[in-house]
Amino acid sequence: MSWSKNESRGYHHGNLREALMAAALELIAEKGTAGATFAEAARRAGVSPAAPYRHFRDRDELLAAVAAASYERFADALKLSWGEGRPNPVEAFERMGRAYLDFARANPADYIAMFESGIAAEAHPVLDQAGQRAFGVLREAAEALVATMPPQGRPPALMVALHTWALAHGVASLFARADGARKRLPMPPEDLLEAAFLVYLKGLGAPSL
Amino acid sequence: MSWSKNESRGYHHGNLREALMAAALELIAEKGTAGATFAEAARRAGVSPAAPYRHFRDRDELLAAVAAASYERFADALKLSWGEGRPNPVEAFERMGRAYLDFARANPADYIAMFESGIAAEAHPVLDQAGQRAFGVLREAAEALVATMPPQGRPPALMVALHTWALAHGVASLFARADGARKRLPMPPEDLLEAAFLVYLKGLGAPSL
DNA sequence: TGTACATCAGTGAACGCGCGTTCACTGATGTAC
DNA sequence: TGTACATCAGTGAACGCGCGTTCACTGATGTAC
Repeated sequence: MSWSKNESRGYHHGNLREALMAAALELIAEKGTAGATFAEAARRAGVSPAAPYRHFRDRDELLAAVAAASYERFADALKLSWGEGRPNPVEAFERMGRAYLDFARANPADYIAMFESGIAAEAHPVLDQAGQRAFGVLREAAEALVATMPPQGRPPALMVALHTWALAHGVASLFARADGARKRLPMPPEDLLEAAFLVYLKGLGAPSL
Repeated sequence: MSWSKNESRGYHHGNLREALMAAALELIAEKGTAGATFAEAARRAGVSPAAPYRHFRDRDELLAAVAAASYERFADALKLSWGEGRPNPVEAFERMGRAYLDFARANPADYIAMFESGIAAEAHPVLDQAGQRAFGVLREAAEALVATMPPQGRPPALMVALHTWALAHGVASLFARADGARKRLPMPPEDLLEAAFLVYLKGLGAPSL
């Protein structure tokens, strides 16, 4: 054991802020938002209970930082899946929908941190910005999508983005969550979302594939 | 004060189970799920901290009972708004969507109890049943709705019900929640949901109004 | 190159608090006769 | 109609626990000269 890196950290941790955020995320995954306590995060980072106060004013600030980081990763995942709208916006948009659910399932703690930690974005500018960046990806995609439609009767991109978000979040949070509160479903949630999205697109008058 | 009803309760409370559930719901509204503690609920019911154990095995069982009661009220509200599909299923279905959001906004504690308390329905049959009853209302409405469509290419009612639920839940939980985590929106959430629903219906090939 | 000093990240012990849970108990209620 | 008794809802005191927060402190790091 003595040759492991963690073992021989000196008086200074060197990376405590990140270590605390990682520990908090783990705790959310294991026990939910309420389980992410300051004391336990310190313990997991191998540090005294007073140490976190050097980096975060209080527990809320830690959770806000965690949620902001989750939004950054989420935005990255969405952006990657959008792939600049190739080969065409409709296909890319659907791919992004699946990526949304993949993210929620593969990273339940991130999803909970973003949407169920109960932290008000107004009080934490970093969180607010990160959230807006993630929504921005969705919104840009919606803009590219509506741009493929005939100019007359073209729906507002903002509306399309909000509708899509609500739909994806609804499916993710009802049917794709990792914890016990997930509702059972006679099909994969990805299929449910894709079908809904296809119906919605048809309703918008989008060109079908 | 001495003539008030609560004042002169004797040794037996007479209604403790209900009083504890009401207190827990209040606490959820004030402080979220984590704030609904056994001890505080007992205190608000004016009873010693050991008394709740006569009625609930533990905190989870209390929360499950609360959530089940919330589902019952929710199902009632949906059923009432559906109004047996009058004057026609499309209109009635939209009315139900608005009722869904109204409920989420007017009774945030109920909504949180149902969808964010993290209690597994599998472990609590009463909760499971109540949840299914609420979904049943939605499903029956979806059946009446698809029955108005031409038989060829009629969509499965279950799918329509699930899509609608996901959409309504997504809007409610992102934009219509009462706490600080609500996302800002440039329009009333009811309008957003109604627009989405109209687009979706059109995509299904439903007869427009 | 070396030394003195400022800065600051982390220590460890202590505190008050509220929670969940247990226990032997007691007072009220209902029922058998 | 009254009495004896069983049942059971609620008591109150106690326990161990983990949390958040504070405090004076100490060890490591960087920088000025």
